[in-house]
Amino acid sequence: MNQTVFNQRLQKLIKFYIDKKRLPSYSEMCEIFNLKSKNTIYSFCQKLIEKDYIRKDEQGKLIPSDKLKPVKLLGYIQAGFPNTTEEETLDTLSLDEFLIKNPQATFMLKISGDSMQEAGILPGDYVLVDRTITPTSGMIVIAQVDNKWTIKYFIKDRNKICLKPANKKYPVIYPKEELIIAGVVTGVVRKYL
Amino acid sequence: MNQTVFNQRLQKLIKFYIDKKRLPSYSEMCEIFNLKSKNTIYSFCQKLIEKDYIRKDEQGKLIPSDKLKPVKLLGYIQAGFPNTTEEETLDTLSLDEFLIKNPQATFMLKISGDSMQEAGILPGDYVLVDRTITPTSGMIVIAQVDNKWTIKYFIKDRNKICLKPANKKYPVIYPKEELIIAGVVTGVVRKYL
DNA sequence: ATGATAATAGAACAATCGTTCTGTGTCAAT
DNA sequence: ATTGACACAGAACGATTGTTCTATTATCAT
Repeated sequence: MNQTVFNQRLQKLIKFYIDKKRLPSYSEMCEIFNLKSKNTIYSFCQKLIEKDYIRKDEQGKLIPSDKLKPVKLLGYIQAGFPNTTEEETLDTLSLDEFLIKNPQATFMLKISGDSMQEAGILPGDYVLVDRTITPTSGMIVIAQVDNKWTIKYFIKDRNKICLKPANKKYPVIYPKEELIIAGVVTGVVRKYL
Repeated sequence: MNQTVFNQRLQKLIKFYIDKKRLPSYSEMCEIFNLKSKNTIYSFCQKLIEKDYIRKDEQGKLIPSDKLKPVKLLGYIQAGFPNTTEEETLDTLSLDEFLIKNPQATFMLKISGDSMQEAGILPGDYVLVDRTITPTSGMIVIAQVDNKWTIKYFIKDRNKICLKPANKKYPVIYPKEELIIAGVVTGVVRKYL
């Protein structure tokens, strides 16, 4: 099969998966690729499996493989941008899987204040909070102080605990009574457009 | 159907979808739920469709709906955390879809320098770059200056263009010759753990 | 205890699934 | 001109699909 044709069909397949969140059946691929024989689709899918774009699970059903993830990953910025011709070889990943280890225990919060500004967490940013992690010193946590929820550094020094903002405008908090930690911040997300 | 049983099965369904990136067939749900009748599965799926956890596309195939996305979205931090009992009613979203409008044209770059520190983009952060967007003044762009790729503010004032870092340590760049813009930064992602 | 309601079992159905087969046409290399 | 490799058409196969039916069991309020 021509390499160009192969890529065209791959792109159509990826588009279908992004739209529908599922892979098309062989018959559906016939329509998408304007073909009339499922045999052609079969060998096309074999090539996709060889190149690890898709995979068969234990039940023999087609599932997307790592290369079908939505985000193309470049290295550091110095490396520059690749030609469009090389793009096929890039690693790809899913931001969901990249940022979230425990989907069931992870929440996303929108930040309103500027108390974590020097840590690069700005008002309007979103933070990902994992409720199952026990905080260690230096982690950023969501904590309840005086019946109000805030985001602060969690500092533990010789069994003394304090909550430290990343902004000199705000004071360090030394909790008097019990300290309620809702979860640990595992990631930050900002959206510009 | 019992609400508890419903949620248990929903969680098993979500787990299956996270693992396999596809929804199980009715027979597979029989095994997952320890049932022997596809009829039970059928009515269970009807309820899932009613509550908009899953959906049927034009071909009548089951696809995950908005509520099956991996991240639970809370409001602002002041609102606090909900009880675990209310968690079902939370909005959910996918970070992939939230951050990326043009998957085919979006790349992720790792930031190494501190030239955008005051904009909340720290070394080690990842930025999402859309190559199809034409930059307007104030946007953050990936640009080539002196054969090196950098990330800067794109400032356009009375047809004069300059590249401005978000760090006083670095100078503003006034490009002499042609300015190559690789893309516009549409989002920032930081991972702590 | 009785009856109403819901959940499950089990069977059946056409439709579609992935797979495999043969056959036809095309193209390039020899 | 002949060959071989390849892409595609078309047909066939059993297996599985989603759906619908009736029958049985479990649950719960009265």
